[in-house]
Amino acid sequence: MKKKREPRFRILNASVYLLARNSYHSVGVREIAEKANVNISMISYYFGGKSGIMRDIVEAFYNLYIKAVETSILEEETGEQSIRRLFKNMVNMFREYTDLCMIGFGELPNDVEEVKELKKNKIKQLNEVGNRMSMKFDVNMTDNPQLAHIIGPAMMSMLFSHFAHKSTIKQVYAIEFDDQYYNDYTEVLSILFLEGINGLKNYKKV
Amino acid sequence: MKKKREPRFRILNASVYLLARNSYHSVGVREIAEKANVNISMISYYFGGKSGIMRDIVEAFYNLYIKAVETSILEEETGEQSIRRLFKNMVNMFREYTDLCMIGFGELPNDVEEVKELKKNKIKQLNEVGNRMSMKFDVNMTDNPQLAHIIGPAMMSMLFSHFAHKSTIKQVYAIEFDDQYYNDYTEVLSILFLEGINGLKNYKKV
Amino acid sequence: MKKKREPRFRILNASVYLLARNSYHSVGVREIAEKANVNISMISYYFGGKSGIMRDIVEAFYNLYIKAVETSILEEETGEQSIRRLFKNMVNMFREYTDLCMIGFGELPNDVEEVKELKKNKIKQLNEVGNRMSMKFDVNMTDNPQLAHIIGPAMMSMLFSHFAHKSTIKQVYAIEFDDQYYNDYTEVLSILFLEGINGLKNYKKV
Amino acid sequence: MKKKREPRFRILNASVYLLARNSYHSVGVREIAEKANVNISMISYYFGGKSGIMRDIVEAFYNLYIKAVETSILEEETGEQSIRRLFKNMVNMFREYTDLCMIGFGELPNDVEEVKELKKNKIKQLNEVGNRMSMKFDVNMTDNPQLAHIIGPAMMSMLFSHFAHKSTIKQVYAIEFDDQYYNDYTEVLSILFLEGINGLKNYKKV
DNA sequence: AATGAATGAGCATTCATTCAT
DNA sequence: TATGAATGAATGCTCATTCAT
Repeated sequence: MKKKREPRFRILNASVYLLARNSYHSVGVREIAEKANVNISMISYYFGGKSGIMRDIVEAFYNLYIKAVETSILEEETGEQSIRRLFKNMVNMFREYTDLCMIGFGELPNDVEEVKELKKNKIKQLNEVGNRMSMKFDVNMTDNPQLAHIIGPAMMSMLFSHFAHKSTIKQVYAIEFDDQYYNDYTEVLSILFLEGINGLKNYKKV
Repeated sequence: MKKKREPRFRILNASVYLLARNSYHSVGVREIAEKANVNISMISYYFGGKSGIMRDIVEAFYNLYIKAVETSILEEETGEQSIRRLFKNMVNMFREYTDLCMIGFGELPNDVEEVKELKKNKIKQLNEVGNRMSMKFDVNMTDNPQLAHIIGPAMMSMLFSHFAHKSTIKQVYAIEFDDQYYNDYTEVLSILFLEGINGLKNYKKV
Repeated sequence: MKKKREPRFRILNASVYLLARNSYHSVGVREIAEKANVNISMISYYFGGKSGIMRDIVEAFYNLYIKAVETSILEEETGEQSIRRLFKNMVNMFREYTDLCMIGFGELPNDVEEVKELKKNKIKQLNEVGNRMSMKFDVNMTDNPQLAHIIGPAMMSMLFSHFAHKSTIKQVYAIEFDDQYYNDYTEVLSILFLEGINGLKNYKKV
Repeated sequence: MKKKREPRFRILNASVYLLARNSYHSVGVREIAEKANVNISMISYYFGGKSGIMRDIVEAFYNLYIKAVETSILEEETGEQSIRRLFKNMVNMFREYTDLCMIGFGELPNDVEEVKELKKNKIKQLNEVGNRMSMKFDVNMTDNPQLAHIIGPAMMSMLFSHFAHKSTIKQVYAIEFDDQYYNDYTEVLSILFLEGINGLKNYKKV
């Protein structure tokens, strides 16, 4: 096992771990370099500076995110099927890349100046994919266009809420967060959301 | 006669504004002092240090939050009535104190060491009130105790999602966020959630 | 018992206590004010600033010091008698005003800019008195004028050394520092010094 | 090619110069850095903070001090020979490292919190060596154990007094402080002390 | 005579980054 | 590639002092 391979990778790994737990500005390059077992100046060398790490992380996060949504939509499937697949994909992504998602969902839009633009572009992409998903539902969005931007974020926030509060929840309840739990989790939220959406079918602006 | 509008108050105001848009560690005391039109040393004078500001903010946020939940529960009302009242209260709170809530919901649990303990205590309080609310519903929580800690955070995150993404949404859609909009918003999410919850009544762990 | 009497006095008292144990620049006006149970701004009010306290202290110290030397010299007495009286006076002064003397002997000559001049003047006065004392001895100072400025400081430093190291000594030895001890102390140093001086009578520069 | 004369060394040098003339808390890191021609942050880099400089200085001082005493004691020599050698060693040390000794002798025991412990330990070491020296004399220390801790500090203070008051003395007398002067100085104090000690041989507590 | 809020300069320290090697 | 010394700006905080009351 060589220690010396892939310092770039080690920096990213360490950064994801640290930035998931602390805000960008509270994590120093020294801390990252130390955790990554790498010389400080390697960060500038590989990423052109601290914000370069964030750029890579944000990019990676949104690529995953967009792909998770995109691969949920199959032409021939119903809205419910798509939503169920989406929820499954999202939960898998949250589980496998919890730290990365913590950063992606948690970071304030303007906190890292150098990444603002990238973030905006990625969100635009995401939006387009999201719209294709929403068209699967015959909820009356023509009369109520706002439903899209209410429901979309609501859904994602809902799905992620557990992971955001995981450490807190763990302190209160004594629960094993295993496959069984997350199957349950996915199922409960799927029902909650699909039944909810269903109730909105005939919604008319008051 | 100098302008005498309570520097302490001005510091808090400026801090809430700034901290809602940037993370704690990216906002400096100089920035706060400047925005508050106050001498830097007043921050230590009134708050004992930068973290003292955060302490007051976190305290204020949770007091509002807890009160909003508490006042939603009326003995004689049904679960649905309570939820509708809660959603109304929460949306009102989010609208009136958007910045404060951005901080309260957004701040990472460990980012400000000195406030961790306070946060934990407040969340404990909140949990107790939340439990009283959840008992209004005849969803089968005995067989599925996890429903409580899935649905609770999910609901709150859902409700707040709009405010978290408001600035982003505004850039995409051209919408007036007025009373009308938020009545709608509250109604849509109430339906979504209540219908969703309803669908879970007969949920059995797989 | 009125708390309010003599804030000026209380400030001085607190300052002497604190400045004997810590250097001028490490003791803050807040600390002094607190210990003196006095409002901070009283320090400027009564002393015109922090350095004003030092000025009073230095003045008081040298007045005591000079007087102690002056009153040791009696026309009709021999050198030995004068030295014995001087040692007694000095030890009494050190005992009664240990803190004040710690400041007076310990403070670096340039540490408090505003008091440098005063200090210099007082030392000049002291020197003159010292010279009158040294003339009582028939040590050959004509051939060896340097003896005066070697022996003078040596004597005083010797006398004070115990008080400077008192706290340290106390930690090592378990000794009661009472009247008996200081009678002894005075006697030992008197012998040491007088016998020593005696040995120098026939000293010739090599 | 920049000037590369070991910033660490330059910092120490500048610090010794400044701290010999002003108290620890009145000398700022900016002042030190400027005099050392070094960037401010180098102080933390090399010494871990301002107090780290003091730590090194105190350590260096006591090592010199202890060595000077230790090397004065030769098994086969008499007490007088040892004292004469000690005085010579001490005066040499004072001359060569006047600033360092000013700090070592002048600094209040508690002024730099972070160095208190180190100081205490070094003094303990010194004490042990000092005891070995004092055993060379047949002064009646059994009946008068206090003689040790009276005479020890008295001797050292006496020896150092000239250096402590050097700048003051220079203003009063017009003297060249050359080798000749210090040979004289050492001789005078050796006589003063040895004759003094001699007079104490038959001393009995009163 | 006394208060305590307010000031602005100064403190030691840490930051991300760059440089010569 | 990789190092670690070095930089200069920025950090949060504390200082002695002043001012209106």
